[in-house]
Amino acid sequence: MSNISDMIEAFIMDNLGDDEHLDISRNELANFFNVAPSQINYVLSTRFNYERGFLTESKRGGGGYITIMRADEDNSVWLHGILDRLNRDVDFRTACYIVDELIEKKFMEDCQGDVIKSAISPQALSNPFKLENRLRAQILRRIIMKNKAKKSDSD
Amino acid sequence: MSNISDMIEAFIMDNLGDDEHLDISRNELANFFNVAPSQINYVLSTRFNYERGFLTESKRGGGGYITIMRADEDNSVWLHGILDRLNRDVDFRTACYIVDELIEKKFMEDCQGDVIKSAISPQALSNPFKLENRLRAQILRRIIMKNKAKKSDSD
DNA sequence: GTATAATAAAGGTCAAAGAAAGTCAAACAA
DNA sequence: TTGTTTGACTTTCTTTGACCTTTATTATAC
Repeated sequence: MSNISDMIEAFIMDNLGDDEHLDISRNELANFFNVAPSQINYVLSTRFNYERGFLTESKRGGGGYITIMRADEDNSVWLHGILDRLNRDVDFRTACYIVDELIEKKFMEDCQGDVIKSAISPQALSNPFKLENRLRAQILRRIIMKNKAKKSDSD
Repeated sequence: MSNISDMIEAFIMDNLGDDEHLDISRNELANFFNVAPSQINYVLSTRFNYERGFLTESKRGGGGYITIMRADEDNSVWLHGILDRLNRDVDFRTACYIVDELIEKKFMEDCQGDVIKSAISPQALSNPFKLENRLRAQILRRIIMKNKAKKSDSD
């Protein structure tokens, strides 16, 4: 426990308690621990990332904030496998299989699968920098993490 | 947390209630919240704009006023307006307003809106080429067109 | 009395300043 | 070498203020 990042992590965990999410002010927290504000980002990205079961959201400007959310506790092997695949690029066909699997396993509704397929279609993701497969993986991963967080919310 | 613009927004929403429109005096309101009058304009343009389903009208000079109205337009015109908006880049906040409006107007389900918001979040669309707003608009467009096609299919 | 000019009372616009959070790379420590 | 810490610079959203335009009322001229 000698480094400050660990202390900040502990502090956040403590304040989170059993809650699903926690709002913090980056500057206040940095001030409290007497560190550069960007260190808070460092802690968030190394400790409160999706691999560790967390998601974050934020707003800049006056009245800005950072929200830290729990994404998951029950890490089913199956879902873990899918998320793992989504760390790499994914083409449209493979992505559709994944979506179908998510529906079949009751992870999401039919109607949700439809909009997702639209969202990750080659047409939706066309861009001049050959980023299509990368973006598709990112989008799917985000959708899954969010959906997971919401599911455990209503449990 | 909590900035004044959000408080003013809440105040206006509160006073609007279920009504179709509300008349306010810019100066009075600014005075009440102890802010520059132009901040009222800021709140109106960021919170009570077309994407959020509002229209405003005003008159200057003695006895001037601002009217805030709920915009209930004919569906085709309305959807056309949204698609038009999606020909340009769209930031996340605006996109969320659009999705909320699509849900409110029964164009799609709640649960669909959730996955869409995940799909178009800054996190999902982060990329090294500053394409975020462009991609977001593309994705939303695609989803709407598809959904529309499906709806008119079953009519 | 009517026409016109001046004044006051609104609201509008825009840009600068301020207040957050984000990024990235260099320095540092284990 | 890997993980931490810091700081300079960037982006986004909010707040403020100076200046502009429109409308209503009041004063003045004829």
